[in-house]
Amino acid sequence: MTPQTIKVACSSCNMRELCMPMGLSNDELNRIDDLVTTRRKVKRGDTLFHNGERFTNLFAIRTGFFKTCIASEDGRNQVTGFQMAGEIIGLDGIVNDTHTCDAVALEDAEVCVMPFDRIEEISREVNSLQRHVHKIMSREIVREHGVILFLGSMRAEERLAAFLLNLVQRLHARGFSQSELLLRMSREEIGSYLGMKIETVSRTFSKFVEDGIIEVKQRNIRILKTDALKEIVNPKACD
Amino acid sequence: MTPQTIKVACSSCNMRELCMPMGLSNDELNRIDDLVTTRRKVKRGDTLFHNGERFTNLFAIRTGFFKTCIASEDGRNQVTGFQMAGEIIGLDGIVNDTHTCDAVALEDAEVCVMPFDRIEEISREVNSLQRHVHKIMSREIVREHGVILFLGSMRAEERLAAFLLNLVQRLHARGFSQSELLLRMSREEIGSYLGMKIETVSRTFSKFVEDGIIEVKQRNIRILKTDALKEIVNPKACD
DNA sequence: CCTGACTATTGACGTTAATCAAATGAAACA
DNA sequence: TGTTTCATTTGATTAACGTCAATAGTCAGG
Repeated sequence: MTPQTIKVACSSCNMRELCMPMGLSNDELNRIDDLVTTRRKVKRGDTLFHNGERFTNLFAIRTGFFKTCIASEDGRNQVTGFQMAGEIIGLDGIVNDTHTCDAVALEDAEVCVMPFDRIEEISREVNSLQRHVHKIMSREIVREHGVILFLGSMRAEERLAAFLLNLVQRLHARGFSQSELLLRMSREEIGSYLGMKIETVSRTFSKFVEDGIIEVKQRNIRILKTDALKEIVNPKACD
Repeated sequence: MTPQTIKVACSSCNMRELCMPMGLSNDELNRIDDLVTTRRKVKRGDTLFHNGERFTNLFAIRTGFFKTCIASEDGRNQVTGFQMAGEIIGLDGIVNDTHTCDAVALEDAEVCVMPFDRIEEISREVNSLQRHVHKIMSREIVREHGVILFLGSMRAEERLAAFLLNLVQRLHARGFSQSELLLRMSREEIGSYLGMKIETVSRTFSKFVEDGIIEVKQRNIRILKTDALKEIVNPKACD
């Protein structure tokens, strides 16, 4: 067994609790190790998969940060999400065996390549994997409900506040600070995700700074008043 | 075997091609028939499930029309989708064993109740059901991408045009007219779904009527110029 | 047929965010 | 280091949509 094959084992991966089911027997763990065939490095700016490409794999992000975006025929572009370590991307491709969005690395990244037919095979045998796959897909559906909610019913300040809170919460779950974050995406990408123009993003950041809610140094953000952000997102509930 | 149990068999359901996998053997068909335990009638205005309720079942719509909507803590309400016969609802509940949205019947409806643990059990044995379940969830993810796209990047006219085209396309797939449709939802619900106020919905309808693109008689819509609607959604691609 | 409740339309006006334009700041490169 | 390029910020203006208010149409019940 070469170091490389050892390294690819999910059972010894330190991201395991983020992307794999818990409470497996040894036997099940061994089966799960067959899920990941290879790892793949993706350089910043490169795409992991793109719209129209044939779907064969899901990807678990080991390190790095991605955006997914869709383009309509007339050139409109919309960021549909930002994904970080431990999250699974590629789910959109299952329905038609074709990816329907682009996944672009916003920093150098490494992903675990999981052939989907193998996922299906193993999840027939390992119930907790089956359950896990279903939960991952359901979680993505619920996440998108949240995006639909803020795009459909929130104003610019509310959207940006919700965005910052969401990011910092996910980073905190990965052991990072609750108050400081480094944005891996441009203002333009934030704007696309939040359904607002870059100028509005910038102005809204500036307003938060004026109000003493955050500090901004380029893409470094320090959150000074988490409660104020929550209050902006959810005016009544925080009184 | 009573008439009732015969009636509940998927293998003899005329919605089968809409909500079940195709190309099954007899043996597999018999397994699939175990998916649906009961049917349930839902009166117009009643909820099939609501936010916070424990998740145990998915539902296949046999007849009728639903909306799903989420509410944020401060009372904001957002319609996340409209569902019609042959579509599956309840997928949002899988991730936390709790429904995260409300499903409300917009006309008297009947659904097939499918206990999710039974779906998981049978889909371990019937590969095409497993694949089918995955595709259904992936399709919902892709559908929501589309909602995110129009909420994030389209203007009022474009949203409403996209909405009408989508509805009529789905209805046509179910054997209804390509040009006439009866809206089952109020202007307010359309507005919530499209991220615009009821007045804007009404004005946009009126503008389409002025332009001779559609006819509106209350909730009856007749599409006179499908191409004009497509052109509104997708300006460049239709030149 | 009348009434009240609800839904939808229309108009006038205000607010928000987009657009247009310019300036500044940061990073890349000769 | 100076120069180019790209990203971001800021200001002025405009367009789109929301808000408020009034009106009209529809439907259920007496």
